[in-house]
Amino acid sequence: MSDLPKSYDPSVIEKRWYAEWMARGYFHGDAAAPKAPFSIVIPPPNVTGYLHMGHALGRTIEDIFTRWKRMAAYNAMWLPGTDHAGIATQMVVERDLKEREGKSRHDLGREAFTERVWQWREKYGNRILEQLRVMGCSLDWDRTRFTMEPAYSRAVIEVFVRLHEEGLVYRAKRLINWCVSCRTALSDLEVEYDEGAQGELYEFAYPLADGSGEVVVATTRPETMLGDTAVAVHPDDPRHQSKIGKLIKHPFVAREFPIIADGQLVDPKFGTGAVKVTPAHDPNDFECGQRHQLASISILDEQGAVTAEGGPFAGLDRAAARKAVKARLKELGLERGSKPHVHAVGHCQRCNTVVEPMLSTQWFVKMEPLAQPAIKAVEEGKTRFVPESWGKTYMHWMTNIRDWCVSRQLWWGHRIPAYHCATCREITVARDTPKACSKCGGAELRQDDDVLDTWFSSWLWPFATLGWPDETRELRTFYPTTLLVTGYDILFFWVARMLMAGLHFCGKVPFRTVYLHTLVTDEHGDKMSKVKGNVIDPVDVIAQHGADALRFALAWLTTQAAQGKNIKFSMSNVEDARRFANKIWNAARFVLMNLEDYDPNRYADRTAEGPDGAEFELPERWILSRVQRATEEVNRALDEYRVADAAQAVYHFIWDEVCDWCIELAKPALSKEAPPHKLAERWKVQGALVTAMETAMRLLHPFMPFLTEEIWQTLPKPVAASQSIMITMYPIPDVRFLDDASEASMALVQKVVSAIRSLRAENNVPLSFRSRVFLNVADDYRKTILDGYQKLVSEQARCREVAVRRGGEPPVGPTAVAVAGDVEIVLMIEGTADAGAERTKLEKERTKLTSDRDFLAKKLTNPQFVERAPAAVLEKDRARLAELETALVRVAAALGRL
RNA sequence: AGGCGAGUAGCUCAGUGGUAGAGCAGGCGCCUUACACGCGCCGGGUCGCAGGUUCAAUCCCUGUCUCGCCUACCA
Repeated sequence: MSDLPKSYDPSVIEKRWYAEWMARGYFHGDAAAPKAPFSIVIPPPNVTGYLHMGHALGRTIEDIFTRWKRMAAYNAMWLPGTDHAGIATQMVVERDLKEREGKSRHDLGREAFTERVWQWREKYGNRILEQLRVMGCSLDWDRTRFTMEPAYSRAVIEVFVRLHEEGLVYRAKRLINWCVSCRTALSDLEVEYDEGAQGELYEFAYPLADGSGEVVVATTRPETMLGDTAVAVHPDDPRHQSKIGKLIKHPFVAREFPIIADGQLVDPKFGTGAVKVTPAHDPNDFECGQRHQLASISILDEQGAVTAEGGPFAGLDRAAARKAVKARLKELGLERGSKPHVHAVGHCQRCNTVVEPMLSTQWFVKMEPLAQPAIKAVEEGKTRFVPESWGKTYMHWMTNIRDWCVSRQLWWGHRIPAYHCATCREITVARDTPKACSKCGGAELRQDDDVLDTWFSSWLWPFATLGWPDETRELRTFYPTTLLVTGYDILFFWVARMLMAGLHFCGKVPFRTVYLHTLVTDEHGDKMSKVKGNVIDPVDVIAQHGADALRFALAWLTTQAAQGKNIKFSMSNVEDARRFANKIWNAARFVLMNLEDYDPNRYADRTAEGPDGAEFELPERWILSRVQRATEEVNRALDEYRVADAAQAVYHFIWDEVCDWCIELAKPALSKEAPPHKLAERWKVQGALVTAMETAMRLLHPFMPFLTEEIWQTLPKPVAASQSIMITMYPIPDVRFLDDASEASMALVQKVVSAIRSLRAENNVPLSFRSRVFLNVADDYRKTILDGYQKLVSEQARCREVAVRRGGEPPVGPTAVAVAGDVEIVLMIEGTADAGAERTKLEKERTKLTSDRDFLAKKLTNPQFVERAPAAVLEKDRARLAELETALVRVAAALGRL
């Protein structure tokens, strides 16, 4: 055992254990198990995806909770899978096709191209799942799902058809967002606005048809004037009132259109107070057009080129058209100036092309009826958000929800189950390809070319993955899922929609708790991007420092962050975690090196009824009590989704208590030079040490699964122990081992030891010099405690002798003095003490003590405080005041002696 | 424009109605036989600013400044 290497090397261990866990089937959640379920569905990564820090964070959190609950005897099931990611995947494969063969998808045709995407997916689509294995994620791989697999597709079609039957899916000609590069419609959410883009507000004049003058309008998109069908002014605007009802003659195309009054569209304070109205290319203008029965003229085609409606500009790309229109207006003397104008321009989320509002026939989902129950469910607390504040954001969006454009003009995705009749143009929506038109009986039917928005399949994920629409055992056992963990960036895209779908199709919320984590940025708060070159690749991190280090670093940083704040991640976080792993490794080495003659069964027998059976010394009673505190703290933190607090609690328990004190306190008893009577008692020290370590490993396992398994396996355990730490019980506090008195005594010992070390350091007393120390105490209680533990103090503070006394003559010779609480510590030092330094220090301390004392004294003589403050606070302050008084006397005395 | 949120140690962040904590960084000293990926010690904060409530405010309220995010709009 003692031949473990001096440093921890994760590389070998991690691979070995993951394979072992898989082989033993530990990750599988049995739908028939008679245990309380705990289920999570993974946010399915895109098949094009590779692991990035955001995934690493989310999956670490999920694995922490899954492993924790699994150990806590829940029927834990964490479902993996991938998303077909319509546009993203199609783009990747198109690019690949272009690079390899110089072909476009149109060269291949729909069927061959789709086949190509499937091949690509077979080859690369599981890459990210492999990476999750490297991270140690305890996913139930038998349940891996894919949003385009037949069973899942069936659910998607079912949902579309049902919504259609319910009148919640409709087809309509609406103004939608169109990406001329992806050549598809987009939902509102898929349009990103880059705020504050510097643009131009261009003004030009429309001549009135009767020659009586002109009206000047302003626009940021001059080319859209080709589709103008009105100019609107405010009805109360005196500048324009006389023009209302007059006609404008379009300068380029043979068309006249009216000047209308519209108080909704026009803000008289903006620009010239006259607005050009282009119903086919602007959402507000579209609505205005509806109000006034204006014609809608589409002047751009699906590629962004001007249509025949654009007259002389037909065929020009929209950018060229803008230039040409401006040039022509100038020629005609209609240009009226331009000024810089900051406004937001919508871009395609996938390709960053400027999105055009276009009039187009698309499929929509009516959202308001779906949103109502989902709003109610959150109001009633059926699903709660962590951090809570996200609930408000959710509510805001849900109460202002707009219909969802779900059709996409792509090839990769679920084809819409709508069939167009060639004879009567009726559309039949059906689960299976219909034989004949539902209206005229015509047999010539053509399926709609469009596919569904990727999110139209994702929003079914929590139940479609469990077998819906069939009423499966999986669904009964694991739905609603317990927890959903995802980034806040897809709150609307995914979380809100899942709530709506879950309630609508299953009648229950899809998850009880939504944990929204932050985004991970680089250490300066900048988004990681390949272009900037600041990407930290989790796979590299794991290769360098191990998955445990990465996971622990992320867990450490995972506070319930406020909105708008990110996790600033740097390699130094991982290095810190790695040092922690190494520390644990070495603590384990120490324990294992000192287990001669140790019998875990004997220890288990003697402590089966609690600590009394073993007659422990203070360090053992103390650490076994601290084990319970740590256990309590970690469980509570996890219960409350405080991941960082949980990680930090284990960290401090292991490092500060087990390593810094427990092991140090154990050393004398374990020493080869220990006297024979001590040797007989050694099993208690070993037992407490092993217990502390073993419990610590279980507490830490959800965070650092590999290291804890490796160490746990080597620790001695009673014969009936499990095969793996993964399937042992998560620690729960054992109140029989709680020992307030021992914790208080140990706290005093620690305080005194620290004070002595401090004195030694300040006076440069070398480690080799064994000092004599006098501890002057105020009461018999303290004296009794310290008398009992003076041996511990002298061992830990490296003293020759520790004498505890109440008063008595000051020792002869040079001393250094400190006060720890109300214990005065007098350290005999060799040579001369630095009296000046000592005086300065003591005086500083006196100043601090005095100010504290005065503050408290004043407070305690304030009648209003004494009258109104709670008794507990009063009592605490009085005790503190007494302590300060004693300490002051000690310091004053020490100063007097100098 | 509306909403959400943040301003606490050099940095990154916790935190509580009773005069503040962690990790890292910094300084000093140590190879004290588990660990130098380590050990011991030390320094460092009028808790953004101004008012208010309270016996008591870093914490609650109001205002204000700065920063971040979200939604909508921007002819």
